[in-house]
Amino acid sequence: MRYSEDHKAKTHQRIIEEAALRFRRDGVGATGLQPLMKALGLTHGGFYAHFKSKDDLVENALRHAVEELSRSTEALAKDAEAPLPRFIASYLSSAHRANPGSGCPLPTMSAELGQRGEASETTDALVRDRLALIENNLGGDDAAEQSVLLLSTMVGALLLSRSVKDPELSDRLLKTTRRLLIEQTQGQ
Amino acid sequence: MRYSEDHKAKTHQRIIEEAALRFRRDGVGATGLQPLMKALGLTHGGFYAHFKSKDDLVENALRHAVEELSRSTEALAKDAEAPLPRFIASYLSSAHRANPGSGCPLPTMSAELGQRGEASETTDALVRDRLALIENNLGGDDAAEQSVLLLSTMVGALLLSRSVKDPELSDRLLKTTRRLLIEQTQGQ
DNA sequence: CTATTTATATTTCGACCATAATATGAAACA
DNA sequence: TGTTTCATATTATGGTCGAAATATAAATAG
Repeated sequence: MRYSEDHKAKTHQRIIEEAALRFRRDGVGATGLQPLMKALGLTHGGFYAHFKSKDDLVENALRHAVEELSRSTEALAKDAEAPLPRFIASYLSSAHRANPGSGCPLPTMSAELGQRGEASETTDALVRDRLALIENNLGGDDAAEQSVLLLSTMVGALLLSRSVKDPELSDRLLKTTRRLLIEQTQGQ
Repeated sequence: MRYSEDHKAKTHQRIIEEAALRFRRDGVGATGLQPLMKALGLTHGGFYAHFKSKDDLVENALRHAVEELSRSTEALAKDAEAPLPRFIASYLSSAHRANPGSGCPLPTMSAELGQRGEASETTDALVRDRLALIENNLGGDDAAEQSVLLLSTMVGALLLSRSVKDPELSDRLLKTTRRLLIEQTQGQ
């Protein structure tokens, strides 16, 4: 059967987007292809017309998430008054904590990808991209070093705040880190 | 020949220790019970004589890892000259990066445990324990806040350094963070 | 008796494939 | 020219496969 010209491309993209959401929210291993396709109103059989394997999808979904994230922050970096504090506030926001599926892949996926041994270059690209973003908006001659510190802190704080059970502890992790980091980078 | 009195208890403990290793190294979901038991020279059927479910084992293994970690660092906190820099150096060492199976569960397991919805109190206990350890060895009236920042940074840096593919980038993440944090806490 | 093994039940996973379905472009027809 | 039919290329269906997962229960060895 022949469908509209871009039908397959659209389906392809829908799979990627749903996967990018689920991989970040639930984890790669915990995301089955069958439920994934079903969620899109499709059956599992057609999956391999779009991707040659699950790993192939993982790579595509991760890349999609990275591009999505890059776009959303580059606007912020150009327009905002104090880009860095705004970036920090956004990264360490309750909204970001509550919505891993649409957020940064690093706290949710990087451990698993590393363990799987399928650590692709895409993770490296994301890390480098985030480091560059921070460094470019950071003053001082030690900007490169400070950016490493800053990124590590943000990723760690978000990860921990999502992992603990007690909401009070979670808030403490998130908000304390946010406040201290923003104070550190005031005006930048 | 009867089984020795504590035979079952010893097997029980061996399962926990092997699980604590594998859960941290490979992830909880990626660790099958069958391979786990086989690695101990046992068959998988007997597993349920020791634990009522895999989740039960996860809880036990995590608790074991936490206690193990607590013991190894409380010695350091008492004896060492400058406990905090030593703790940081150890946490952000190449050895710790290379051996997730015997290290801190937070960078390897916390994301997955959070995603599984089985975030037990044990994760909270570990976080609180690490925070207390740092805070007790940290001067200043903002020790509580600084400890949150410090722990987040260490967890994030170790996670990222394990997740990237490029060894040079990995080293940069690990060593830069280590140096800066140690400088910050010199003499404490 | 107790601890473990062996055997089995039940799902679910990724992966593959033959087949069905159908929109589009071309051809045939009025 | 305008309409209808047909052939083709493309996409999704749904079943199935082997492997591996968690979990039980019966049999066996210590």
